[in-house]
Amino acid sequence: MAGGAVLPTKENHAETFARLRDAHAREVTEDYVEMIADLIVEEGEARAVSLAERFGVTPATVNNTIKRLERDGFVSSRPYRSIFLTEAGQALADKCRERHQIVYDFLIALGLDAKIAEFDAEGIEHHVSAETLEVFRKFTEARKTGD
Amino acid sequence: MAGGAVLPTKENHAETFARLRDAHAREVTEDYVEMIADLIVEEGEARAVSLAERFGVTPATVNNTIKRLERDGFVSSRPYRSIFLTEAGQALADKCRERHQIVYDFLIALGLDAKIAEFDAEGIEHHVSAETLEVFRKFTEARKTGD
DNA sequence: AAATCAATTTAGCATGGGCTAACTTTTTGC
DNA sequence: GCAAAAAGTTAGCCCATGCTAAATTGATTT
Repeated sequence: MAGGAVLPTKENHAETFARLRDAHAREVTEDYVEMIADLIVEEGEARAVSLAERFGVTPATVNNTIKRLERDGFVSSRPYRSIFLTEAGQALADKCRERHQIVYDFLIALGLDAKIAEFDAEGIEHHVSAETLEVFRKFTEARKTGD
Repeated sequence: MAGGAVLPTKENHAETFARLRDAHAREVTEDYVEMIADLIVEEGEARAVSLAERFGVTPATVNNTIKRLERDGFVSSRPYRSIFLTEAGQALADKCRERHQIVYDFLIALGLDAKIAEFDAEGIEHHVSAETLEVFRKFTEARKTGD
Protein backbone atom coordinates (compact mmCIF):
# COMPACT_ATOMS: atom_id res chain seq x y z
CA MET A 1 0.00 0.00 0.00
CA ALA A 2 1.71 3.10 1.35
CA GLY A 3 -0.08 5.72 -0.67
CA GLY A 4 2.57 6.74 -3.17
CA ALA A 5 4.45 9.84 -2.11
CA VAL A 6 4.14 12.70 -4.52
CA LEU A 7 7.38 12.50 -6.41
CA PRO A 8 9.12 15.83 -6.16
CA THR A 9 10.11 17.18 -9.51
CA LYS A 10 13.75 17.04 -10.41
CA GLU A 11 14.11 20.75 -9.81
CA ASN A 12 12.88 20.40 -6.24
CA HIS A 13 15.31 17.68 -5.33
CA ALA A 14 18.35 19.91 -5.39
CA GLU A 15 16.70 22.52 -3.22
CA THR A 16 15.54 19.90 -0.74
CA PHE A 17 19.02 18.53 -0.27
CA ALA A 18 20.61 21.95 -0.12
CA ARG A 19 18.24 22.82 2.70
CA LEU A 20 19.05 19.55 4.42
CA ARG A 21 22.75 20.33 4.25
CA ASP A 22 22.05 23.73 5.78
CA ALA A 23 19.99 22.10 8.50
CA HIS A 24 22.85 19.85 9.38
CA ALA A 25 25.21 22.77 9.64
CA ARG A 26 22.93 24.19 12.33
CA GLU A 27 22.57 21.00 14.33
CA VAL A 28 25.78 21.18 16.26
CA THR A 29 25.23 24.86 16.96
CA GLU A 30 21.77 24.14 18.29
CA ASP A 31 22.92 21.22 20.41
CA TYR A 32 25.64 23.35 21.95
CA VAL A 33 23.55 26.39 22.82
CA GLU A 34 20.86 24.12 24.25
CA MET A 35 23.41 22.26 26.36
CA ILE A 36 25.10 25.46 27.50
CA ALA A 37 21.74 26.81 28.62
CA ASP A 38 21.05 23.55 30.49
CA LEU A 39 24.40 23.67 32.22
CA ILE A 40 23.92 27.24 33.34
CA VAL A 41 20.62 26.23 34.91
CA GLU A 42 21.85 22.97 36.38
CA GLU A 43 25.36 23.85 37.45
CA GLY A 44 25.40 27.62 37.54
CA GLU A 45 27.88 27.89 34.70
CA ALA A 46 28.92 26.16 31.50
CA ARG A 47 32.46 24.79 31.56
CA ALA A 48 34.16 23.17 28.63
CA VAL A 49 34.83 20.05 30.66
CA SER A 50 31.09 19.55 31.27
CA LEU A 51 30.25 20.06 27.62
CA ALA A 52 32.93 17.56 26.66
CA GLU A 53 31.55 15.02 29.10
CA ARG A 54 27.96 15.41 28.02
CA PHE A 55 28.65 15.30 24.31
CA GLY A 56 31.16 12.51 24.69
CA VAL A 57 33.90 14.41 22.89
CA THR A 58 37.30 15.68 24.00
CA PRO A 59 37.86 19.11 25.53
CA ALA A 60 39.86 20.02 22.44
CA THR A 61 36.83 19.44 20.29
CA VAL A 62 34.69 21.56 22.56
CA ASN A 63 37.24 24.33 22.30
CA ASN A 64 37.13 24.22 18.52
CA THR A 65 33.38 24.32 18.47
CA ILE A 66 33.12 27.12 21.00
CA LYS A 67 35.43 29.19 18.82
CA ARG A 68 33.09 28.66 15.91
CA LEU A 69 30.05 29.56 17.98
CA GLU A 70 31.84 32.66 19.20
CA ARG A 71 32.73 33.61 15.65
CA ASP A 72 29.06 33.14 14.71
CA GLY A 73 27.85 35.29 17.59
CA PHE A 74 26.13 32.68 19.75
CA VAL A 75 28.45 32.55 22.72
CA SER A 76 31.09 34.65 24.42
CA SER A 77 34.01 33.39 26.41
CA ARG A 78 37.34 34.50 27.82
CA PRO A 79 40.33 32.17 28.05
CA TYR A 80 40.15 29.68 30.93
CA ARG A 81 36.74 30.99 31.93
CA SER A 82 33.28 29.53 31.55
CA ILE A 83 31.08 30.02 28.53
CA PHE A 84 28.18 32.43 28.17
CA LEU A 85 25.36 32.71 25.68
CA THR A 86 24.91 35.94 23.78
CA GLU A 87 21.40 37.26 23.28
CA ALA A 88 21.29 35.48 19.96
CA GLY A 89 22.55 32.31 21.60
CA GLN A 90 19.99 32.54 24.38
CA ALA A 91 17.20 33.14 21.89
CA LEU A 92 18.30 30.13 19.85
CA ALA A 93 18.55 28.00 22.99
CA ASP A 94 15.05 29.01 24.02
CA LYS A 95 13.67 28.17 20.61
CA CYS A 96 15.46 24.83 20.60
CA ARG A 97 14.33 23.90 24.06
CA GLU A 98 10.73 24.62 23.20
CA ARG A 99 10.96 22.69 19.95
CA HIS A 100 12.67 19.78 21.66
CA GLN A 101 9.95 19.66 24.28
CA ILE A 102 7.20 19.68 21.68
CA VAL A 103 8.79 16.84 19.76
CA TYR A 104 9.42 14.89 22.94
CA ASP A 105 5.89 15.38 24.24
CA PHE A 106 4.51 14.38 20.86
CA LEU A 107 6.43 11.11 20.85
CA ILE A 108 5.25 10.42 24.39
CA ALA A 109 1.67 11.22 23.36
CA LEU A 110 2.05 8.64 20.60
CA GLY A 111 2.80 6.10 23.29
CA LEU A 112 6.54 5.78 22.98
CA ASP A 113 8.83 4.91 25.82
CA ALA A 114 10.57 7.85 27.54
CA LYS A 115 14.03 6.62 26.64
CA ILE A 116 13.23 6.19 22.98
CA ALA A 117 11.29 9.44 22.85
CA GLU A 118 14.27 11.25 24.29
CA PHE A 119 16.72 9.79 21.84
CA ASP A 120 14.55 10.17 18.75
CA ALA A 121 13.54 13.71 19.74
CA GLU A 122 17.20 14.63 19.83
CA GLY A 123 17.57 13.55 16.22
CA ILE A 124 14.20 14.65 14.87
CA GLU A 125 14.01 18.12 16.41
CA HIS A 126 16.46 19.60 13.96
CA HIS A 127 14.40 18.50 10.98
CA VAL A 128 10.92 19.59 11.87
CA SER A 129 9.41 22.51 9.98
CA ALA A 130 7.33 25.13 11.73
CA GLU A 131 4.20 23.61 10.20
CA THR A 132 4.99 20.10 11.37
CA LEU A 133 5.92 21.35 14.81
CA GLU A 134 2.58 23.06 15.11
CA VAL A 135 0.77 19.88 14.09
CA PHE A 136 2.76 17.95 16.71
CA ARG A 137 1.87 20.51 19.35
CA LYS A 138 -1.83 20.44 18.55
CA PHE A 139 -1.87 16.66 18.49
CA THR A 140 -0.32 16.43 21.93
CA GLU A 141 -2.69 19.05 23.24
CA ALA A 142 -5.70 17.18 21.86
CA ARG A 143 -4.56 13.95 23.46
CA LYS A 144 -4.15 15.69 26.77
CA THR A 145 -7.49 17.48 26.88
CA GLY A 146 -9.13 14.14 26.14
CA ASP A 147 -9.20 13.38 22.41
CA MET B 1 3.01 22.93 30.70
CA ALA B 2 4.88 20.57 28.40
CA GLY B 3 5.15 17.58 30.68
CA GLY B 4 8.80 17.74 31.73
CA ALA B 5 11.00 15.44 29.69
CA VAL B 6 12.79 12.84 31.72
CA LEU B 7 16.25 14.27 32.05
CA PRO B 8 18.74 11.74 30.79
CA THR B 9 21.50 11.12 33.25
CA LYS B 10 24.89 12.54 32.44
CA GLU B 11 26.15 9.14 31.41
CA ASN B 12 23.41 8.79 28.84
CA HIS B 13 24.10 12.10 27.17
CA ALA B 14 27.39 11.03 25.70
CA GLU B 15 25.93 7.85 24.27
CA THR B 16 23.00 9.73 22.78
CA PHE B 17 25.24 12.15 20.95
CA ALA B 18 27.63 9.44 19.84
CA ARG B 19 24.71 7.61 18.28
CA LEU B 20 23.55 10.83 16.67
CA ARG B 21 26.96 11.33 15.12
CA ASP B 22 26.83 7.79 13.79
CA ALA B 23 23.38 8.43 12.39
CA HIS B 24 24.64 11.47 10.59
CA ALA B 25 27.52 9.56 9.10
CA ARG B 26 24.98 7.23 7.50
CA GLU B 27 22.70 9.91 6.11
CA VAL B 28 24.57 10.67 2.95
CA THR B 29 25.08 6.98 2.27
CA GLU B 30 21.38 6.36 2.69
CA ASP B 31 20.39 9.30 0.52
CA TYR B 32 22.71 8.10 -2.23
CA VAL B 33 21.64 4.46 -2.34
CA GLU B 34 18.01 5.54 -2.23
CA MET B 35 18.54 7.98 -5.08
CA ILE B 36 20.53 5.48 -7.11
CA ALA B 37 17.71 2.96 -6.74
CA ASP B 38 15.21 5.62 -7.83
CA LEU B 39 17.26 6.52 -10.87
CA ILE B 40 17.59 2.90 -11.94
CA VAL B 41 13.81 2.59 -11.79
CA GLU B 42 13.06 5.94 -13.39
CA GLU B 43 15.79 6.21 -15.98
CA GLY B 44 17.07 2.66 -16.36
CA GLU B 45 20.47 3.52 -14.95
CA ALA B 46 22.15 5.78 -12.42
CA ARG B 47 24.59 8.25 -13.95
CA ALA B 48 26.75 10.59 -11.96
CA VAL B 49 25.34 13.57 -13.83
CA SER B 50 21.81 12.73 -12.66
CA LEU B 51 22.89 12.28 -9.07
CA ALA B 52 24.69 15.61 -9.23
CA GLU B 53 21.60 17.30 -10.58
CA ARG B 54 19.24 15.80 -8.04
CA PHE B 55 21.43 16.46 -5.03
CA GLY B 56 22.40 19.89 -6.27
CA VAL B 57 26.11 19.19 -6.05
CA THR B 58 28.87 19.09 -8.64
CA PRO B 59 29.86 15.93 -10.53
CA ALA B 60 33.18 16.03 -8.69
CA THR B 61 31.39 15.72 -5.37
CA VAL B 62 29.34 12.81 -6.66
CA ASN B 63 32.53 11.13 -7.74
CA ASN B 64 34.04 11.52 -4.30
CA THR B 65 30.98 10.14 -2.62
CA ILE B 66 30.62 7.21 -4.99
CA LYS B 67 34.21 6.26 -4.23
CA ARG B 68 33.37 6.18 -0.55
CA LEU B 69 30.24 4.13 -1.15
CA GLU B 70 32.27 1.75 -3.26
CA ARG B 71 34.89 1.46 -0.55
CA ASP B 72 32.10 0.73 1.94
CA GLY B 73 30.58 -1.93 -0.28
CA PHE B 74 27.29 -0.28 -1.23
CA VAL B 75 27.86 0.39 -4.92
CA SER B 76 30.02 -0.82 -7.75
CA SER B 77 31.13 1.22 -10.72
CA ARG B 78 33.64 1.21 -13.52
CA PRO B 79 35.22 4.40 -14.88
CA TYR B 80 32.95 6.39 -17.17
CA ARG B 81 30.14 3.93 -16.64
CA SER B 82 26.93 4.11 -14.67
CA ILE B 83 26.61 3.15 -11.03
CA PHE B 84 25.20 -0.07 -9.63
CA LEU B 85 24.05 -1.08 -6.18
CA THR B 86 25.63 -4.09 -4.55
CA GLU B 87 23.40 -6.49 -2.66
CA ALA B 88 24.14 -4.57 0.52
CA GLY B 89 23.39 -1.31 -1.28
CA GLN B 90 20.12 -2.63 -2.64
CA ALA B 91 19.10 -3.94 0.77
CA LEU B 92 19.87 -0.58 2.35
CA ALA B 93 17.97 1.23 -0.41
CA ASP B 94 14.94 -0.99 0.14
CA LYS B 95 15.01 -0.39 3.87
CA CYS B 96 15.36 3.36 3.34
CA ARG B 97 12.61 3.56 0.80
CA GLU B 98 10.22 1.74 3.10
CA ARG B 99 11.17 3.89 6.06
CA HIS B 100 10.85 7.06 4.02
CA GLN B 101 7.41 6.04 2.85
CA ILE B 102 6.24 5.28 6.37
CA VAL B 103 7.44 8.65 7.63
CA TYR B 104 5.92 10.45 4.66
CA ASP B 105 2.58 8.67 4.98
CA PHE B 106 2.55 9.41 8.69
CA LEU B 107 3.04 13.13 8.13
CA ILE B 108 0.30 13.08 5.52
CA ALA B 109 -1.97 11.20 7.94
CA LEU B 110 -1.33 13.98 10.45
CA GLY B 111 -2.74 16.40 7.91
CA LEU B 112 0.40 17.98 6.60
CA ASP B 113 0.79 19.36 3.12
CA ALA B 114 2.49 17.05 0.60
CA LYS B 115 5.36 19.45 0.00
CA ILE B 116 6.13 19.88 3.67
CA ALA B 117 5.67 16.19 4.36
CA GLU B 118 8.15 15.37 1.63
CA PHE B 119 10.77 17.77 2.89
CA ASP B 120 10.41 16.93 6.56
CA ALA B 121 10.35 13.20 5.84
CA GLU B 122 13.67 13.56 4.08
CA GLY B 123 15.18 15.00 7.24
CA ILE B 124 13.33 12.93 9.83
CA GLU B 125 13.69 9.49 8.26
CA HIS B 126 17.32 9.14 9.27
CA HIS B 127 16.52 9.71 12.94
CA VAL B 128 13.58 7.42 13.56
CA SER B 129 14.15 4.33 15.67
CA ALA B 130 12.51 1.02 14.80
CA GLU B 131 10.06 1.52 17.65
CA THR B 132 9.02 4.97 16.55
CA LEU B 133 8.74 3.86 12.95
CA GLU B 134 6.40 1.08 14.00
CA VAL B 135 4.24 3.53 15.95
CA PHE B 136 4.11 5.79 12.89
CA ARG B 137 3.09 2.88 10.70
CA LYS B 138 0.33 1.76 13.04
CA PHE B 139 -0.96 5.29 13.41
CA THR B 140 -1.24 5.76 9.67
CA GLU B 141 -2.89 2.39 9.30
CA ALA B 142 -5.42 3.24 12.00
CA ARG B 143 -6.28 6.51 10.33
CA LYS B 144 -6.78 4.75 7.02
CA THR B 145 -9.00 1.95 8.26
CA GLY B 146 -11.22 4.59 9.83
CA ASP B 147 -9.92 5.81 13.18
C1' DA C 1 54.64 29.76 48.38
C1' DA C 2 55.45 25.71 45.99
C1' DA C 3 53.81 21.71 44.21
C1' DT C 4 50.32 19.29 42.32
C1' DC C 5 46.16 18.58 39.93
C1' DA C 6 42.42 19.94 36.95
C1' DA C 7 41.01 22.61 33.19
C1' DT C 8 41.96 24.79 29.05
C1' DT C 9 44.42 25.74 25.00
C1' DT C 10 47.41 24.85 21.05
C1' DA C 11 49.42 22.20 17.34
C1' DG C 12 49.03 18.83 14.15
C1' DC C 13 46.39 15.27 12.10
C1' DA C 14 42.23 12.62 9.82
C1' DT C 15 37.78 12.13 7.50
C1' DG C 16 33.57 13.72 5.33
C1' DG C 17 31.67 16.42 2.11
C1' DG C 18 31.62 20.45 -0.39
C1' DC C 19 34.00 23.49 -4.39
C1' DT C 20 36.63 24.99 -9.09
C1' DA C 21 39.52 24.23 -12.89
C1' DA C 22 41.70 21.35 -15.99
C1' DC C 23 41.84 17.11 -18.24
C1' DT C 24 40.20 12.61 -20.31
C1' DT C 25 36.84 9.64 -22.11
C1' DT C 26 32.52 8.63 -24.20
C1' DT C 27 28.72 9.81 -26.96
C1' DT C 28 26.53 12.20 -30.57
C1' DG C 29 25.67 14.61 -34.85
C1' DC C 30 27.16 15.79 -39.04
C1' DG D 1 34.95 8.84 -39.17
C1' DC D 2 35.74 13.08 -37.02
C1' DA D 3 34.62 17.14 -34.42
C1' DA D 4 31.97 18.91 -30.80
C1' DA D 5 29.40 18.20 -26.78
C1' DA D 6 28.49 15.75 -22.70
C1' DA D 7 30.01 13.01 -19.02
C1' DG D 8 33.35 11.58 -15.92
C1' DT D 9 37.79 12.07 -13.54
C1' DT D 10 41.69 14.24 -11.18
C1' DA D 11 44.14 17.66 -8.49
C1' DG D 12 44.05 20.91 -5.24
C1' DC D 13 41.51 23.65 -2.27
C1' DC D 14 38.08 24.81 1.85
C1' DC D 15 35.52 24.12 6.25
C1' DA D 16 33.31 21.27 9.98
C1' DT D 17 34.02 18.00 13.26
C1' DG D 18 36.42 14.73 15.39
C1' DC D 19 41.15 13.00 17.55
C1' DT D 20 45.95 12.84 20.40
C1' DA D 21 49.76 14.84 22.63
C1' DA D 22 51.94 18.61 24.65
C1' DA D 23 51.92 23.11 26.69
C1' DT D 24 49.77 26.36 29.50
C1' DT D 25 46.92 28.40 33.03
C1' DG D 26 44.11 28.28 37.23
C1' DA D 27 42.87 26.16 41.59
C1' DT D 28 43.92 23.46 45.63
C1' DT D 29 46.46 21.65 49.22
C1' DT D 30 49.83 21.30 52.23
